Amino acid sequence: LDTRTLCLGVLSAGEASGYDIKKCLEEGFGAFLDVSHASIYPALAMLLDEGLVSCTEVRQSARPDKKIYALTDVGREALVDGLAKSPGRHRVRSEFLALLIFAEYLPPERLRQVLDTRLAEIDAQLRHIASRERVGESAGRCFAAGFAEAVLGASRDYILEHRRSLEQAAASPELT
Amino acid sequence: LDTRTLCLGVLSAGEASGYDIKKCLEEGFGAFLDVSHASIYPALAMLLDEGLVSCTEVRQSARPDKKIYALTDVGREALVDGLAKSPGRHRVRSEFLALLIFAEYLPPERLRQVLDTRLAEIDAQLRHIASRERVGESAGRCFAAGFAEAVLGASRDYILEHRRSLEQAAASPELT
DNA sequence: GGATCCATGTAATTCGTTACATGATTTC
DNA sequence: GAAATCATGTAACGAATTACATGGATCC
Repeated sequence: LDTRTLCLGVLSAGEASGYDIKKCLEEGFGAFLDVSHASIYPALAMLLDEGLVSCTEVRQSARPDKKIYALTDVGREALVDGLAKSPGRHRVRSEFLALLIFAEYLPPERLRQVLDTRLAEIDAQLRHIASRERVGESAGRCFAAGFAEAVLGASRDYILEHRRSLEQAAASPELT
Repeated sequence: LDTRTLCLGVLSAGEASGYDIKKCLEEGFGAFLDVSHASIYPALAMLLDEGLVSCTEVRQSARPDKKIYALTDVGREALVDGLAKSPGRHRVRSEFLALLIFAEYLPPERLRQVLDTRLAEIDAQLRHIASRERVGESAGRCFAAGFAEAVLGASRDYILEHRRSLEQAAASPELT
């Protein structure tokens, strides 16, 4: 599932600007799909080129001008096609967990900071999800939001429950 | 946390070949750290070049020869250094979840297959973790293994509990 | 005055994966 | 007979991030 298909997917729920697409993904599913604007804008340009989306430029005073994109019929077909081809992999690269595996080599204060930072991120994402409107959302979006909540919640709970013993062990490495 | 530091980390627990390192990461923490052998071997060559690891070639009959790497003192310092510099990010790119967000555009059988595949992966990873020896493992490794168990378990439970309603909604898209 | 939000884009670089390449041994 | 395990490496390719670039409006 490349960035192009992801954009088509967001647009399938209604027209949006590149900026909107980024926000949508970030706030709704940021815990599982991280896309930077530097990949979205070129992707949209390509899609426009291929006729998979249409574009309307909107001039704004007191705000930068923007481009509103909308899915075309061909684009909708391409979305179905792109989804069909995706292997559906779930890949994670957690430097966070890697740091914890080697916690014994981290200064205690750094360990604390790593855990606190991660907890703050999790809470931010949970807040985003909780604040979203569920009314009128597709079954897929609800499922995904619930999934994110479940997984993030489990991470947070585990960290809160076990950080103490980890920090104690890390503070006295000679006892290992 | 690049592949090089990851190799140093694995070697901090004892000497190993490139093949061993791959297995160790895959079986122990495959759910959170996915590294292909194509990045491990060049990384080890670099580390050897820089004197961060030492290498002993072992000739085997009935098996391909192998190279056993061990951490040097300089290497251990580099590990601590590498860990200190890591931002500790936890990044996920889940095409699996993306597919589910757009489940309404997937054929029902494909949806079923995506869910089944993911469940099978989760179970395989849980089995790996459960079958590992915990005796003598560092606090960090135990914490990480427990974290993986908690998160994978939560994923599995959520999918099992909610797949039915998702599949029903996807089967009758006109009712959305 | 400084940070954040809005809004779009490009260029360079880093990084990793896929595929290529080989091959004996054991297990089903 | 087919598939998996052990074991190491290279090359080409693709994809994404980081940093560069700009700039008014609003909030604290």
